[in-house]
Amino acid sequence: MLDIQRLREFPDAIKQGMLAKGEKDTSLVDKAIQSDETWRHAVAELDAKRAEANKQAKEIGQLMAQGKKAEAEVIIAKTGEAKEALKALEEGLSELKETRNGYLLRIPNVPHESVPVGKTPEDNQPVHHHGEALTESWRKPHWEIAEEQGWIDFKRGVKVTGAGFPFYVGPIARLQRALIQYFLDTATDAGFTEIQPPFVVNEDSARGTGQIPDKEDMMYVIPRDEFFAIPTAEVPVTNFHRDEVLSASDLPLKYSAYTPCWRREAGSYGKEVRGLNRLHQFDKVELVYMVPASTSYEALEELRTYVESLIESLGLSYRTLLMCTADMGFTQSKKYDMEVWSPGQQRWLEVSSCSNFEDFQARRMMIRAKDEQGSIELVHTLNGSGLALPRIVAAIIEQYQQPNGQILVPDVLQSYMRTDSLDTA
RNA sequence: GGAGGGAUGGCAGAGUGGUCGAAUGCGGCGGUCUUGAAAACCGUUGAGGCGCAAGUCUCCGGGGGUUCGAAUCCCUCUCCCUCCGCCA
Repeated sequence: MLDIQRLREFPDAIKQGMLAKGEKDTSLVDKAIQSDETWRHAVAELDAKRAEANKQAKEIGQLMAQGKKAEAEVIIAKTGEAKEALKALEEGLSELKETRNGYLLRIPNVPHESVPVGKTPEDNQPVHHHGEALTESWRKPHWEIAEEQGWIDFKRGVKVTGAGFPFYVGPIARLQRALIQYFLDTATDAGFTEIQPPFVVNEDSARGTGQIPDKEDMMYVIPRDEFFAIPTAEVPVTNFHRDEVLSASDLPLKYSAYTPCWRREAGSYGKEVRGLNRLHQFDKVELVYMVPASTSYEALEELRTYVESLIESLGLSYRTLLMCTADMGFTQSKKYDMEVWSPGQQRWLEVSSCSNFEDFQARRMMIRAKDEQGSIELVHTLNGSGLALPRIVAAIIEQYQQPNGQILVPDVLQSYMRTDSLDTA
């Protein structure tokens, strides 16, 4: 949610940002400003009426205390109509506020000035390349290898749960565990505090990070207990500090968390979802920052650099893209995507997305920080994957496969895997 | 799942219909004293909305109700504690 003050002061800049993100209807801005104006007038009116009613009630109280009951009765007799007027005003007010917030919640975050304006994924800017995009024709896609070896069982996954819920068996199960451990250990060394969050959240939390009302179709719902299966650890971890006033001296807060992630991925099909490309359940280590507003873009670069060095440490070829306005989500003001090379598919696979949300999430969740002077300010939140497992596994299988069919284990994982080759794991 | 008890400011803890946004203690901040610190003493100390301001409104777990007036009474939900049941 954006600051209404900002809408009032710079409506055109907000509209421009919306258009750049590909939204067509900028009238939301005017509607929000108008409904806010109406709401504010109503607040003033109601407050004045309430002040009057409070004054009368106080008078009555004083008279009663002095035993002047008859005089009190005279005033009480006059309060009836004011009471009804108050009730009507109150009802009107809550309606007005809902309308106002309804508009406000549907206005996306505004892209940062450093974000390239664009319309399609081709407009994303490559900002970093590492390693060679292997093209040898003998390299097979990961699903062929994994199925041949019995390492990933998609069929039984379908039987037991459904498409997109594979079983990992033997070496790949172990590889995933090794990756999780490696990612968490590395994050700890880099100063992140590891937390294990709940894997389901309530409605308030889903609303806090913006899954509701914008993206509710992405989540699995547990209706009987009104829980949502988390689509990313971002949801519980960012909500960790919802409705809190933090101490500014504790910032920046840096958290790492491993969780499974559940996504319905309604509407996905074809080669996009082949193998490990897109699953309904996958594992991820997520990194979350809460920082003072003045330092969030430095923090974004720090996060980006960290994730890049993490991918590099696995010896994988990848690239970093600065996402253009159209390819950013609703809540981000700036976003980098990291994509590893899949030689078996000859395409790039997104494995991390590092974003600055500025105060967009923090305002909705009321996460603030108080400095030594006592002034309170919304924090800026950022997050990034460090990293998402399935596509990393796919890239390892495909990039580390040898002409003889053997799959080597990246150096940094060998101690966790207790071997240097998947075949012998 | 069943029975009972509870939820008040950063923390502890009073307050059971009327000058209560809320005693008191601790903590925090400022000061006096001190070479400095501690102790002692004095003062100060919640959040949010509207408003240029004066000011005003809202908030005592959440929501709803009774009343001229609610922290206080009623309903409901959530959470916590004790006991029983179940259980990795």
